[in-house]
Amino acid sequence: MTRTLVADLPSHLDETVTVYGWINTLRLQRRMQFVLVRDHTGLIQVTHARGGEGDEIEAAFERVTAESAVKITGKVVGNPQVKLGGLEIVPERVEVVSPAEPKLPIDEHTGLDQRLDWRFLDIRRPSQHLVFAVQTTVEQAMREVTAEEGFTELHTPKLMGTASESGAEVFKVDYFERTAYLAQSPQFYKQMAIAAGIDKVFEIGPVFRAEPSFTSRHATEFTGVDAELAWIDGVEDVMAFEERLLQRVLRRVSERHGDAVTEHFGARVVVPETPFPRLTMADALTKLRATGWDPEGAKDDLDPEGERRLCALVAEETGHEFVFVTRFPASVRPFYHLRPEDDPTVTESFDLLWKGVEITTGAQREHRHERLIAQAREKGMETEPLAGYLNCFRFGTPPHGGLGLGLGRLLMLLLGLPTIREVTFLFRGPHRLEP
RNA sequence: GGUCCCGUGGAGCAGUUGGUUAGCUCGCCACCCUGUCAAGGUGGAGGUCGCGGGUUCAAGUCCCGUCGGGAUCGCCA
Repeated sequence: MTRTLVADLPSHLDETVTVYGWINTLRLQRRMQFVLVRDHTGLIQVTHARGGEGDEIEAAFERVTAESAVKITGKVVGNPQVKLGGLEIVPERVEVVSPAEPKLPIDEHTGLDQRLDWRFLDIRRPSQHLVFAVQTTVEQAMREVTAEEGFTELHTPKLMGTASESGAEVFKVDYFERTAYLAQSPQFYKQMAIAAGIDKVFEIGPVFRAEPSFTSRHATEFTGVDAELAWIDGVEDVMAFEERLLQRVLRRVSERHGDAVTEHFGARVVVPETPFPRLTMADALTKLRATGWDPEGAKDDLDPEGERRLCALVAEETGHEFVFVTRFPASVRPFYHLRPEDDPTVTESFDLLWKGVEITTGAQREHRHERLIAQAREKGMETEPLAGYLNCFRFGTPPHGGLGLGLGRLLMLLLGLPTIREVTFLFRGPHRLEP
């Protein structure tokens, strides 16, 4: 028995096919039974004239419930009366593969918290399914670009022997007779790949943050997109790579899903021009303060309101939704960010903001062993736990830089959704570990 | 972790200032129904008002605690 997708039915007019899917809607009338069946590619009406006693199809449709899994064999018939594509299937055989219980726990009005409890049902809905189709295209486009540009895709360890770089909270795991930690980023390992002579490295993988952050843009487990490039001339090379990456991603999403994204989410997929605008942190702060923004105390960093305002300003002035903020002060950046000779109080670093949200952090890295140690000590860090990382820099490490981008944030902003939970298959937060 | 908001049939919401049998829409069940297509019509079932305690003659409503959800800040991809 060969399966035919609903989207392919127009090519099978007057043929007998078998569709596999779920019962979407039942309209059982005295003489006719109308049944809508949905697969992941669309919806089709199945129309059966009742045959009375002994009619097994009639009986099957009387018993079946919404969301039951079915296989239906029948003839594809053109019928202008049918508002759904002018096609219907006249059934010859109906098999209820797996019935659904009559009372569904969610419907189209259900709130997000309960939808997440029943996420496998929630994602059957076309709009939810679209999220992961878009995500697939995003990752495919990233792999196009990285493949073209000579990257090697690695999968770095997620079990670590020490807590990693930034001191952000880590999850501890029992590891035989010792304690391991779930990786907060692949930062150290991708730099080890650079030291290994892998010229450009790239990973899409999970990271874990034991942060009690109850916001719409945080999760305790999320997917990071990380890249590291060797032999760069400066941090500009990293930003330029990210521009190429994101331009391609948005182009591919626009081509394959632009209309559907607008239909389901009301969002427009805009392919950006490059280069994206750049502002140093100092310039960004000056611009923001001119608008009246001034969070409590003198800050060297942007708060979320500052990020939103800066994006709005830049969009107004340049038409760009993206903006790089560069040269963050050393005080707010990790010890391994390179400090320029001309001004060692700042770093050769950047954040990329999109639609008011930080989606990427990146930098050129300090590649000289002595300076790394000095910068770590200056920040009050013990170097002994970092030995495995620092050893990479003792044997001719080239200049390099990289970035970390949050896939969930990208998707959330791309689709215009209010929370990262909407774009995560199975969300993990401080209070959610199920399903 | 801070601040604020919310929790009422399966879902989404009403339920001024405490007071009759807690209401509506959708869903569910039953019956009806000339091709329905957000189908329609008639009838029915279903709610410890998150949980615990308090005030009061009387609490869904007021007070305290607690659990859960959301917004936002802290934090950050």
